[in-house]
Amino acid sequence: MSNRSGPAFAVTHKVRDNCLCLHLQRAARAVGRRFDAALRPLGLTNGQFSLLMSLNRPVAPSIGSVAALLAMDRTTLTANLKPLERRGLVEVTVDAADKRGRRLSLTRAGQALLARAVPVWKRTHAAFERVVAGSGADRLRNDLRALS
Amino acid sequence: MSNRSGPAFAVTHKVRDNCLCLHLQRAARAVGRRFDAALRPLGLTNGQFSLLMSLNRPVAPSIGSVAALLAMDRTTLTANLKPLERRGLVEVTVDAADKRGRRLSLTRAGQALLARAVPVWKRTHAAFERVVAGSGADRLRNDLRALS
DNA sequence: ACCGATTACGTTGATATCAATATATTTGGC
DNA sequence: GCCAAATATATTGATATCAACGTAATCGGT
Repeated sequence: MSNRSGPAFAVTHKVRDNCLCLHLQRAARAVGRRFDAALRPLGLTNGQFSLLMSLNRPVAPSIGSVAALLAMDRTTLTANLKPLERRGLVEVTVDAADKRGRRLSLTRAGQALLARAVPVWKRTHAAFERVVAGSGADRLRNDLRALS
Repeated sequence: MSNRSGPAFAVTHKVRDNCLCLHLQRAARAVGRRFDAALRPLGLTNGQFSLLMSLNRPVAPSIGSVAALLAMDRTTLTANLKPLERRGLVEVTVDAADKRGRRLSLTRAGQALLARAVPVWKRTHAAFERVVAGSGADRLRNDLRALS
């Protein structure tokens, strides 16, 4: 006799097939890996690309606002900035008007690298758009935004 | 004069609004955090819950097959097993028929903890199902599966 | 039975992620 | 102006993630 104390296998199948969290993590990993591979010649990961892109704006944003934009913990963003700072792609300066705050900006090198990454993004992204074209990429984006 | 060398701001907006990779990472982080918070009383993360759930089956699977199921790097799974092994929730044994392989199985403690986590999952998951109810959770799952 | 190719996995190093905690600064009530 | 509360960020510790590299076992052709 088996003497099991776990949930019934039927419950497990239900969870595995329906869990939105698992489906999200799986897709995020898989898509992230593909972008990582495409961006590797530039020495960027998908997360670094998104972060640099979110800093490409006329007014240098704060850490908290970028963290909220990326739906990421503030302390994660602080950590993610470190390698980009070391490579001279990003600059972190104290906000003159509020010395608690930091202002995040791209260096010229960061801007140049980001510009080189854009065509890579376009090619890679187009492939994924095609994958969900039948169901509607806009609806998918709306769902993902609603979950964030 | 600004002397910028980065992509035009219009390009950045286009990428930020449309990038499926970014949308996926954002949603995966946000939803993962919510599940982590719900499962915290049990000492589990969303990833550990999904991993334990994928091991709840009659025949102990190999590392490679579970990694493929979770769309996760094989070496990541090896790392993720470590804390669960230390806590006595999972057992890793050498496959007798092929000594390269490993067989992953839940201990009784792992089964019991997983059973306690199921109602937590049900409550938390129901909330997210409602978020995407209008657009259709099944279609979302299908899209996410297609991207994996 | 031998040996090269393949398969399954482990290890290392770098980055990513978040909770808990700590520090510095600003704000608001008095 | 003073001080408690709120705000913005940094640090630490644990886990998560993957590429690159390395090792052991199996398989297949001869």
